[in-house]
Amino acid sequence: MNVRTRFAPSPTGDDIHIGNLSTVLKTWAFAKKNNGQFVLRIEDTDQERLVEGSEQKIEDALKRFSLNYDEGPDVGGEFGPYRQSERLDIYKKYAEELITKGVAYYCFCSKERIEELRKQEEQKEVKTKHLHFCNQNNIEERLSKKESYVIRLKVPEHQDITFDDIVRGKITINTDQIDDQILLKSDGFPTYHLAVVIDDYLMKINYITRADEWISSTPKHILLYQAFGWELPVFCHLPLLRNTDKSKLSKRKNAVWASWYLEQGYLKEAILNYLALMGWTHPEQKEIFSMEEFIEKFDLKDVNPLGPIFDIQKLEWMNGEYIRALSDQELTKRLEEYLIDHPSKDHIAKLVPLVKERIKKLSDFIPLTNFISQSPEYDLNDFNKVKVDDKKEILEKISLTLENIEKPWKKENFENTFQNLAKDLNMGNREMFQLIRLAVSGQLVTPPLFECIKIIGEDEVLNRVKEITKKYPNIPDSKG
RNA sequence: GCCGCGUUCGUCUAGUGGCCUAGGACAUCGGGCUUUCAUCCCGAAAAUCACGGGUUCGACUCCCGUACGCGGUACCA
Repeated sequence: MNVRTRFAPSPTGDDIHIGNLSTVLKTWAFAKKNNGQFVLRIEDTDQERLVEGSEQKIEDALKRFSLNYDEGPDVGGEFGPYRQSERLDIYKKYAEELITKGVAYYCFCSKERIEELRKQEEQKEVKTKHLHFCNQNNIEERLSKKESYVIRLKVPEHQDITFDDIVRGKITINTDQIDDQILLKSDGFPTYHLAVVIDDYLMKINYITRADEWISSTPKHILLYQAFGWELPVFCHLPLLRNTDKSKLSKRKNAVWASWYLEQGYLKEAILNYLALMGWTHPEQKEIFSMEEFIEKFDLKDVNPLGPIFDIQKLEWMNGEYIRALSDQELTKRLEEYLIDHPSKDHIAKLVPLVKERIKKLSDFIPLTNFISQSPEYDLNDFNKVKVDDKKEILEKISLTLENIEKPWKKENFENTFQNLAKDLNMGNREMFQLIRLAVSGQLVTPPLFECIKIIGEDEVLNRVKEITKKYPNIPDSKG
């Protein structure tokens, strides 16, 4: 069987939700694994929640993560259009067909009337099926008068609907849990339930992958497939990502937009790799693997049904692993793309070998290397952390020594000279070099000292050391 | 409320009846390397497998119940 999967987002957010990305990744990988197709369909049926530009952002995000789709709004395919707002007549036709078949009906009740009925029902404490199934007289006349109506599915009573979910196995839900669903809204748009079934059928989607919040809706879809006499697809409900408090991952408690992670300097490969591990384990328990390998090893049936908590610490570790695995050239390229307009931009190539093992995200490059191209800000507290007396005097000696070293400075000579100075001053090498580091960078932690000094340049380094020697100890004792 | 799904170290997880006195990874802590930090290497601590009953010679693994968590219950998806 030719496997066809789809990602069917609603363009109602600022971007792709990271939880969605996790679902898309698995949906995409499953199609690729089976040499099938992965389809992007835009479910823009809620006119009120529509967000301008959202669709474009979703497509951009898929592109940025290299999750390419075979068919979609702007990519060819024989089953289009792939935007539901452009298929309204199709849904209407099928909804009317259901009426003809007697499994759906027109409902002219207003929202207020429905509320009323619902209250009455609660008071009676008796569940009457087909609550909305009323006023079925003079349908033709009311339709021609263009009265407002919806089309509802006539959900049968007391019927167990069972389906076999790839991840969870058999799930049974009784139809008494389901109201007569609206299929076609009064604005002429379909609801999700109608549109998703019709489109999945017409687009020959045979593996329905989606987040597990859809489990309780699945019987509604099955009812529709049965009413039309269509073959059922395979259902696969993937676990929902959670906040630390276990609630479903939400923007109030977490960064949820996929682009945010990219903006923070996480690599797309690392994000995808981490997401792959949410609910799935590599058969050899490998943590780091390529997308190619993921496609090869992944199977929907191996997904764990438990909703995992999104742990940014592990993502960060993994991102560091990916950064270190990059060639210097490639890392340079990534940093240049990432750090547009950054003052140290010209030095990136030279700095890469020095910072590669020190950064976990691309953004970490900035605080680590700012001092290269910008005058340092000094903090007396930092100087106080160097355990040695008479710092002013030592700084003066350092300054003098620096002036007398033969230019261009050579690493071995530079280090020998200051090791000797440390000996003369009866202090440790550690303290000596920390003091130089502070004088040059204003920081206790930097990439390798001498290499940084070479990038900054002898003259500038000398200037900085002289300056701070003059000022010391009259510098602020705490950074803003 | 009703319905559904879930429950192994703080977190992601391995585990499909004996190999489990429960393994790995992140995080944490200690040590080594290092003129700083990091990388790297070594080590430690960390789960009475939610709880209670069964089934079985034997259960983390199968069954039932309870608790807890999450999700659904819209003219939202």
